Amino acid sequence: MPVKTVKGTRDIFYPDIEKWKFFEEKAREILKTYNFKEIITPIFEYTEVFARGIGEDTDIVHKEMYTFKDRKGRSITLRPENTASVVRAYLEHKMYAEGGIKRLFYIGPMFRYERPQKGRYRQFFQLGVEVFGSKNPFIDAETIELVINILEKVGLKGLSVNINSLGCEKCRPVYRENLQKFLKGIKEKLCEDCKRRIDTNPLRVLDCKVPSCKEALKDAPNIQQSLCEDCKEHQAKVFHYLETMGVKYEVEPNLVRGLDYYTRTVFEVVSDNLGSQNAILGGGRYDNLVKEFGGPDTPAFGWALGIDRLVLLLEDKNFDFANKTIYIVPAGNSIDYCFQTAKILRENGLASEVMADSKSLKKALNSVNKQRGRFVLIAGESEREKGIVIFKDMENKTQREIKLENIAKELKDEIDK
RNA sequence: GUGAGCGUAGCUCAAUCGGAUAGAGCACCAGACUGUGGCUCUGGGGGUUGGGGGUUCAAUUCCCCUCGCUCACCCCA
Repeated sequence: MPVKTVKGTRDIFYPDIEKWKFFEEKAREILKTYNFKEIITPIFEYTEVFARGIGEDTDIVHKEMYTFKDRKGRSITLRPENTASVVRAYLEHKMYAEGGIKRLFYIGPMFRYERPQKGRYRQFFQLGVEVFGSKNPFIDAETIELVINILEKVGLKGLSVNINSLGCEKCRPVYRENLQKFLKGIKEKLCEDCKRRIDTNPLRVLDCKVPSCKEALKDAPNIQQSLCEDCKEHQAKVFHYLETMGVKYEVEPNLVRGLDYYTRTVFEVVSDNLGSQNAILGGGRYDNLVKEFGGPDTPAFGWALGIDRLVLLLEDKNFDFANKTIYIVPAGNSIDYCFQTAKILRENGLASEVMADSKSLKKALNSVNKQRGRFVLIAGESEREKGIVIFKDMENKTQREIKLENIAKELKDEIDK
């Protein structure tokens, strides 16, 4: 094999692409009903956008980015996520100047240099939303309800919503310090990674999966009990709205996200059927990021969903992609007549394929069978002379003649039946 | 970055203790069947056994290196 896909990347095509499109169309439809507008940002940005946006000390920035120099020596990075880009765009185009709440969504490929495994690729696709300009807890709840709605509409089950609060710039530093103090006390019981994290990112220790660490953390200070009054009230309202919206959730005090910009609400949706890469989507509130980018103080909320993982869950669903293509079969020297027929169908929005290479009627029908085709038009020499085609329904094993001028109307009726 | 398992035809898999021209099913092509499908029968094409090196009279089989895939750690969507 002389050339092949780069490690961690893959081609997505029929029939898998059908699930992909199904999800995308459904999601777009629903997003529209919540008044979200699409934004397409560049696949690559100056490295600084991600370094500042995601946080210099995160694993993503530290060791997972595709970074390279362009021909003028500028440092460029393939986007590892899209929130930083959208924030950059929000500021670059001064969207805040319009006032009100801005609701944006994006869909497209992201890139991270990681060892591939089930549900994890180096090029993967995300659908995400960002809401700018409101610190109202209703936004947290409604934006979570939006994605739960999407998941339900595409028929996913067996998912759970975990939620937590990371506090704000007032109460988080206090908690962080208390946690650090606690961690130093049990340092000897922690794994090597966690020992390092005590200084770099103590909250991440809470999320460690090493059993001995979990055990040692049993009596760790709980962030839920360290929240300030404002954060407590915010969270209580988020919970209240979620309940009135009918969204079920679990409070998970150890839920910490891997990106530095989150404040207050963080959440994720996990599946039991994805192996170890079980997070299908995650997100939360980031009230300080826009300001840190040098913009006006603008609260925001967002989430990102892994489409590759979602499609993996769609695998077992029974998709009924009926083949509605009309296969037009020549007989004798009648390819011109076939094309003439196809043209009429296509002008009327019907899909058709001229079986130009078939060497006999028998082979053509055989070939249609293999493609799971149902509708056939035989447009041979004798049909041309009579100005008709023979319509054949392979499933019902019936056939009849149709005048050429009536085919669009009659076939539409047949297909809609 | 770390660990484990696996790489044989387009796909799923065989090949005895290291032994002869690497097989089968499905798929594909052709014929039986020259304007009416799924079946059946007959025949056919298709392989650098992932790549490289080593041991051996002999390697798909054993050893080393390398590449790839898969899963897990890590991280995250």
